[in-house]
Amino acid sequence: MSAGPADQIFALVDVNNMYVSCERAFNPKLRGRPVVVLSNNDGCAVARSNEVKALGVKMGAPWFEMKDLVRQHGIIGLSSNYTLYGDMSNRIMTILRTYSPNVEVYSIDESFLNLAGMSSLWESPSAMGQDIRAKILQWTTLPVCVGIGSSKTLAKLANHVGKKVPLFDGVCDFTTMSAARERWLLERIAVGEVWGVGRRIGAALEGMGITTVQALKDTEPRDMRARFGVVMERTCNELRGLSCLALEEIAPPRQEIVSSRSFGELVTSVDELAEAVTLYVARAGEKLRGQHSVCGAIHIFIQTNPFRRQDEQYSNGVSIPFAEPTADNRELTGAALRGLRRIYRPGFRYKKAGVMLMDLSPDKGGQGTLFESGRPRGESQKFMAVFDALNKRYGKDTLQLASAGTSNRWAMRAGNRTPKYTTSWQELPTVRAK
DNA sequence: TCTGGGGTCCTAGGACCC
DNA sequence: TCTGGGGTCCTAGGACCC
Repeated sequence: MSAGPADQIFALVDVNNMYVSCERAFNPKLRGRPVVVLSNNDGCAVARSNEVKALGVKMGAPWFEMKDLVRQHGIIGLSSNYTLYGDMSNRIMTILRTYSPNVEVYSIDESFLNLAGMSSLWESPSAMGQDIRAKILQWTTLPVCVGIGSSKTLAKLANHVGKKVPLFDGVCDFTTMSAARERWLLERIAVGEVWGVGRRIGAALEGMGITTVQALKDTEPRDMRARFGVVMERTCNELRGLSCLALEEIAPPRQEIVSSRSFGELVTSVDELAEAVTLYVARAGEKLRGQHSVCGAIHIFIQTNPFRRQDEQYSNGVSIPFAEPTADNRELTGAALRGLRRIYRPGFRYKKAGVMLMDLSPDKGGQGTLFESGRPRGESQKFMAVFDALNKRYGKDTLQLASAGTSNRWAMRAGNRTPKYTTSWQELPTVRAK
């Protein structure tokens, strides 16, 4: 068989109880003790040690509801320290890059590796997995599990098995496993464990009698598409070992940037809300400029505490477009505060506020996508002026003039990226200014 | 000038992920 | 008394354009 999707090998490396493990790395006294890491304002659990999971504490459980368990079992609650977790995450990603040049950092505690072509370096994929585990433990003290499969979905599933079944010692490889053994395992995993099957779809599948991963794998992907859509069809194909999701090594720039927080104490005045909103805009704006984008609109929202049934509830949001896309903090803040004044109502006790930067596009610094588009007639002069300026800046090799679709719209791009809404590009052989 | 079909672009809502 | 903060993709429908 020729090299193709069917011959892919992916590994998923994932840190066990990431935030708790990071805290334990710097405070060994926490080892073996029941530990939870808490969200902002110490509101609810965002990470749990195995000891806490064994007590039945769910992800997202409010800290105050654990009071009894805290007393009985001495659960230790820690405020989260995202700077620390980010730093530890970077160390792990650096180690992983010594195993494969093709790494996708999927989240703060998970990475996919493409192992295609690496097999000659190792006795087996599992041997490599065990080496990864040992090295990360030795260099960072963080425990990880490794799942290996011929699609990302199978690698995720293998990771789950490696974590749950002690026999595997933290590393599970579906690619070298006998079909019978794989089937035996998949028949014993609930369908909801599959990547892409959440609460709603999981319930719908169970209603159809599809309760295990194996049962989902045995369905006809086409039928699943008819019932649930193309995402589900892809998931089924991935379960069958047909890789549909490519490794994404380069993180694309964000399409929206959110900054929001719950308040520790309820807020009533517009001034306090304005102070919070100003801070959120500054944070979001930093991210925006960090990815060299500008935003075309900003959204502001505020809400009361829905858990306080005795309070009258109010929530509202408003989106404010900019005449010209911007990343300027003064403009962003000005618009946000104007929006806040429009939605603020006195007399409510507010719990949360946030801003969202939307309609993001690259600034002239160039993420390598659509810069400018228009029609050949009428707008060509403006168009050519922009083209000339960008051409001077980036050079002919990276900047192309193209026509999109059949509507004779013209667009420019730098690099290889295709604008969001353009389905077909035909590159024009020559560029003539009028 | 006429018309239909192909295409773009936007929005809201729903589902999922960590 | 106390309940997180981010993100993504897909779909359907409609306005508008040539």
